[in-house]
Amino acid sequence: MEKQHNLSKNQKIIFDLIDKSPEPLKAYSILFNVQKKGINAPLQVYRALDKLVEIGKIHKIESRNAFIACQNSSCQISKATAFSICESCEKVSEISNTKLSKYLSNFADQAGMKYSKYNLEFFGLCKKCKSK
Amino acid sequence: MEKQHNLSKNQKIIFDLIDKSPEPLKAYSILFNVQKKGINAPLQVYRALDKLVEIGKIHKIESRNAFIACQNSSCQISKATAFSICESCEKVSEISNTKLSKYLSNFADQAGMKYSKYNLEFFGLCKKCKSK
DNA sequence: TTGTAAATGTTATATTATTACATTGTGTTA
DNA sequence: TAACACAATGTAATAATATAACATTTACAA
Ligand SMILES: [Zn+2]
Ligand SMILES: [Zn+2]
Ligand SMILES: [Zn+2]
Ligand SMILES: [Zn+2]
Repeated sequence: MEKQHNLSKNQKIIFDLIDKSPEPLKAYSILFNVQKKGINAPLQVYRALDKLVEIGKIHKIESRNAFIACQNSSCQISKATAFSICESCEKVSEISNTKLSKYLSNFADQAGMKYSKYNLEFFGLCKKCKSK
Repeated sequence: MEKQHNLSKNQKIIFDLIDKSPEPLKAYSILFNVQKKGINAPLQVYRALDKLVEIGKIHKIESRNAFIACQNSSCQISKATAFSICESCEKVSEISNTKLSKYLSNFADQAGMKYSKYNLEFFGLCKKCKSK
C-alpha cells in the first residue's frame, strides 16, 4: 500500500491546474494562472512543484522546463520516467512500457555505477505532425 | 565521411575549455572563464554552445543546465545520448553502449510516433561515493 | 498541550537564456 | 576581382527560470 499524500491547499491548486492541462505547464505560466487563487510569488509555485515531483504526482520535462501530471497510475514516485516529445507541436506523452522500464531499470554499465533513477526523453514528430 | 567543422575563434575557445574540464560546465561559469580571452557577453557563449551542440562536439546535461564534451568519438551528432550522473559528487559520464543505443533507437511506442532523437539520464551513486 | 515537521507568506536576488540590431569575417561563384 | 550569401561576432537590454533568507502559521502526533 502506497503512502497516502494529502495535498495541501497550494499543492492541490497547482496540481489541479497541471492535471487539467493538455500540455506541460511552465512555472511562471502556472503562477500567472493561480494568482486569482491567492498564490502570488514564484516560490509558492516552486515549493508546490518540488513536493508534487517528489511524491510522483507530476514530472518535470527537463528539456522544456515544464511540468506534466503523471499519466501512469502505477508511477507513484518519479524514479523511472520516459516521455515522447513532438518537436513540431510540443505535445508530450508519458511512455508506459513495461519492457522498456525493465530494460532500463536493470541496465548497469561498465563503470560499476548502480542507478536509482532515470529519465528518458524521446524526440520526433507525433502522428498528427508527421502526416502534414 | 563526416562533414568537417572548422571551429570559429569563439567556438574553439569555448570547446577547449569544456573539453579540458573534468566536470560539466555551466554557461555563466564558462563566461567567467573566457573573459580574459575577450568573450564578454552571455550571448557569445550561448551562440558557441548552440553550435557545438548542433555539430555534436558537446552535449547539454539537461537536468543540470551544464555542458560536457562528447566522450564518444563516433557520436558526431547529438541524436542519441545517455549519461550517468552521480547525485553525490555530480560526476557525469557519457554512456557508450551499443546494445542500449540500438535498443533505444529502435524503440517504438504505441502512439505511432517515430523518434529521431533521445536523451537518457541515469542517476545514482558512482563507485567512489557508493563506498563511503 | 506541547513539540515537531510541513507548509505558507513575503521580499529580494541569483541564475539561465533570448531579442534586437549593427557589424565583420569567410568562402563561393559570376 | 567583385559581388553575393551566409556564418560569426559585438553590444546592450531584457526575459525567463529558480533560489535564499527570514518570519509566521498549520497539521498532527506523542
Ligand atoms: Zn508517471
Ligand atoms: Zn506534433
Ligand atoms: Zn557524445
Ligand atoms: Zn560520486
